[in-house]
Amino acid sequence: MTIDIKQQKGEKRKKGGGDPQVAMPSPRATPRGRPTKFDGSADRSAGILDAAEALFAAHGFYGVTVRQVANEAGVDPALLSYYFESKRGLFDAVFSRRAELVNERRMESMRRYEASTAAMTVEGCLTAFLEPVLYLWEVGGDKWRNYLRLVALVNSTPSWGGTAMNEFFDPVIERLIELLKRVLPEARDEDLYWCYNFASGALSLSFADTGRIDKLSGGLCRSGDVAAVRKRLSFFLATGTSELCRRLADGS
Amino acid sequence: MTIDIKQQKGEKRKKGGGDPQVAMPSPRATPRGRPTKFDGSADRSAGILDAAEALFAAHGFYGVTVRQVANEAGVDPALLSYYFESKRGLFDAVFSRRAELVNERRMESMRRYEASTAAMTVEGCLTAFLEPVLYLWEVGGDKWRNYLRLVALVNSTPSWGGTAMNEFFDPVIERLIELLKRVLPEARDEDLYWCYNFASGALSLSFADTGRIDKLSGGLCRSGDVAAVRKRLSFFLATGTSELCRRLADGS
DNA sequence: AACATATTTCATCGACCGTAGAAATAAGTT
DNA sequence: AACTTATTTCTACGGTCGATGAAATATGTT
Repeated sequence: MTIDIKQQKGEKRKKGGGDPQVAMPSPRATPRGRPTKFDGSADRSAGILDAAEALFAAHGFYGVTVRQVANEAGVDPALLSYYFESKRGLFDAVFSRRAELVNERRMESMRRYEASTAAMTVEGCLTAFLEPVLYLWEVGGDKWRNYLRLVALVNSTPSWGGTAMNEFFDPVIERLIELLKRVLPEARDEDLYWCYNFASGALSLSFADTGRIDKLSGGLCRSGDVAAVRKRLSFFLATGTSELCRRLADGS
Repeated sequence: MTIDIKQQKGEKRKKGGGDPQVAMPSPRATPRGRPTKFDGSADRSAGILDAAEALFAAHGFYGVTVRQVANEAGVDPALLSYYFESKRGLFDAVFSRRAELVNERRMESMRRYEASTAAMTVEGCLTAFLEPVLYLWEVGGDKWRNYLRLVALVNSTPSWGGTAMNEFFDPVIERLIELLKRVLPEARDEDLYWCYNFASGALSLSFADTGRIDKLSGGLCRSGDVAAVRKRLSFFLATGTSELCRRLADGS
């Protein structure tokens, strides 16, 4: 869950036999070693995570090399191993870094909605569930755009997307289902799960930001248009969910 | 569009200097050269496409190596270059192989629906659009499952998913939008495009078959359950679409 | 029979992959 | 001042990648 890397790794340096070399007067182009305290490079690992986030979101895990990430972050490739052990460790760190915040915001949003409203609605529940991520999508800047795109990509990846997504995000989804059950007491569980699945797909494709709708609509719609999605998605999903659950309420 | 590979490639064989070697009496383990007419290996390229389809659908373009594909298909890796020029060429061939049939079926389905019904409905249009792929998903066997999963993956891939998807599938989608416009004459174009986008995401995640809903629902729902999707998806999307378009019909 | 052609395996190329080890360098500690 | 530790670049390794060229072999053509 949490990133517990950054343990020391320099237990070498024994065997320091003399081996005198000629003095090289020219200073190194890029000096190695521990950085000076106030050179502005506060936290390199965050920069690595940002670069990896953007690249993984755009090309997927296998479509990115550690050298690309290092290059984008402006560090040596070996530094990624130092901080994150392996490429997979880097990916996991990227994925989990912002997950907790997303979950907290969503939980808090649903808690507040539940507490503040006497008569909850399906659309209200879905809005409470969606608004936090739409907000981060809108005002979170490029980093949050990249992260949400990455989550969308993982969400629709068969092989190893499943475990990571379930591990991190299932509790929040269960909370949503719980709310929906109270608004739609006659709804069957399986219908709610299916409706959530449809909703998840619609949201994922929104975050994916593929640019497809731009071409399809001849420029009328823009792929990353948060306001357009916000105006439509909750309502769209809410009517679909409530009508479907009502219709299928009594047996097959 | 069509696959026009398979042009001859063997214009070598000059410079046949003697270089006499000792006769090797043992027959080759796997003999090379042109296959005998009736040895059952009718069309190797189809087998390669099948193997590539399954692997690309499961792991994406970069997550698959040509050696894996060759191994799965039981052929030498060099044969992939022979038939498809490059790895990218192989992928394009996989993607386009079944696209035309899908488009024909969908077009025919919508044409028939339009001709047979006096009063079209939103759900009817969506069913006409969705049923052909749901049918292929259901009875098409593993190959079609793999192909639809691949399309779903490409559909939600930002970088180079866009062009391929638009090129192949936009005409059918425009046809659907055209039908929907007749059923919902008051609907604004942008709302219809957004609704399609949501629908596309929901359908993609269904095809992706990630197994997420299985775990989330505790086994109540199964990810590749065509009947469950068929029973719900059209209705879900239809109510969402019609209600949303009605609500937003008069300006922002 | 001689020749051209299509299909396949084999051998291998140069490039790049992820990663590890060692050296370098500054900060912290005693 | 001496020693330890954290962070960084450098070098390079063994492996794998996609792709190519040549040889092998059966078919088709003349």
